[in-house]
Amino acid sequence: MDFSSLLIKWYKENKRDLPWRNTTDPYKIWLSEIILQQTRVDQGLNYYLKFIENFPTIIDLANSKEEKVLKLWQGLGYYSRARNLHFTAKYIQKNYNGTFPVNYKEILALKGVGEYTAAAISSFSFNMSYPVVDGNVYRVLARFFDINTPIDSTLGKKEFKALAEELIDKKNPAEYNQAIMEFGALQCKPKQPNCENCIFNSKCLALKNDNISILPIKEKKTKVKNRFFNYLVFSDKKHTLIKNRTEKDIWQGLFDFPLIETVKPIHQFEKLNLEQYKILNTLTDKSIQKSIEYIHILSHQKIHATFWSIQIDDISCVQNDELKIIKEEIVKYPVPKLIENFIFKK
DNA sequence: TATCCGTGGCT
DNA sequence: TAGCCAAGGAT
Repeated sequence: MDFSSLLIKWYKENKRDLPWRNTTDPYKIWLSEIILQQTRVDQGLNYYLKFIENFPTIIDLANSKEEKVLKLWQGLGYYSRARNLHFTAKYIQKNYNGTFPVNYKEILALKGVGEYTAAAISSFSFNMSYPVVDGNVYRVLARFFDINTPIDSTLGKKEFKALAEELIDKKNPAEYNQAIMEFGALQCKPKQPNCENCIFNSKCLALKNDNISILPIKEKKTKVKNRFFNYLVFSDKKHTLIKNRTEKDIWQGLFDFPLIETVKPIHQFEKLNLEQYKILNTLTDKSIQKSIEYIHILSHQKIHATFWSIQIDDISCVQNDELKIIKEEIVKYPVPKLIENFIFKK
């Protein structure tokens, strides 16, 4: 048997039962693919179920408020996925009368949908022959063919895409695409792949040449930048102040507290530059409490966050463009994991 | 083209 | 344990 036949045979015997595999509804396929971008099945599964429950159809999603979509997305990360998801639902409602486009080029043109996701939707929903090339596919092909071209180089992307187009089973593209990704996720894993018991262990060139552990090759390493966040958690008896993050920065569209970012850690409250909160200095009855330092790791940033809790009589006197809310109602707003951790003292 | 954009699990 | 990496896409 050839590569794709063996793969599909393996898939039939080993595949997981996942909810988006029991449908060809392009809305559900699209939703699952957006959720699963750079995200493990275990992490995304419950979000998928929540979304389907809250938004059974693309029209339900289109008619929702973005804030509700972000709230349901809270904790999943890469929040532009949620914003683009909502935007695209509205776009399809308006331009396609709520019916998902069936043409590859039109699918690819949707916001938040790149080559991988367009191929996934086209094949899984419409059984069109477009090969998916995701992290799993790069790994499986790099190892089976012992290819050391960096997968994050222009040449590498071109090579692997061409190879994927040769290998896809044109009679059965949907199942082939599922199979190669599932094989990468369960069998040909990044660390400790199960080569001892593998359908390809007599044909895999990287195994033969002892290159399994170094493939696939990536050339770019992301460098992590340190940032120091000083959150001002104002509160009176009932209220606190929160802010919507509208800047081009992390967590766009989510809410957090008034923030003073510094280039190094601040240890004393007096050292903070409280320009827009000058009135604080005139208040005699304020109490200030400093939190521990929260370390929050993102893919490309290391956030050092200190929360300064400032208790005053009437919160309105320090309010500028912040949103004044009942303390307990902060749980209704979409917030980053860091803020959630602080609220629940994790 | 290189960089930005989250979170959590794994070794 | 510090780094790697996961069903990527936008700019």
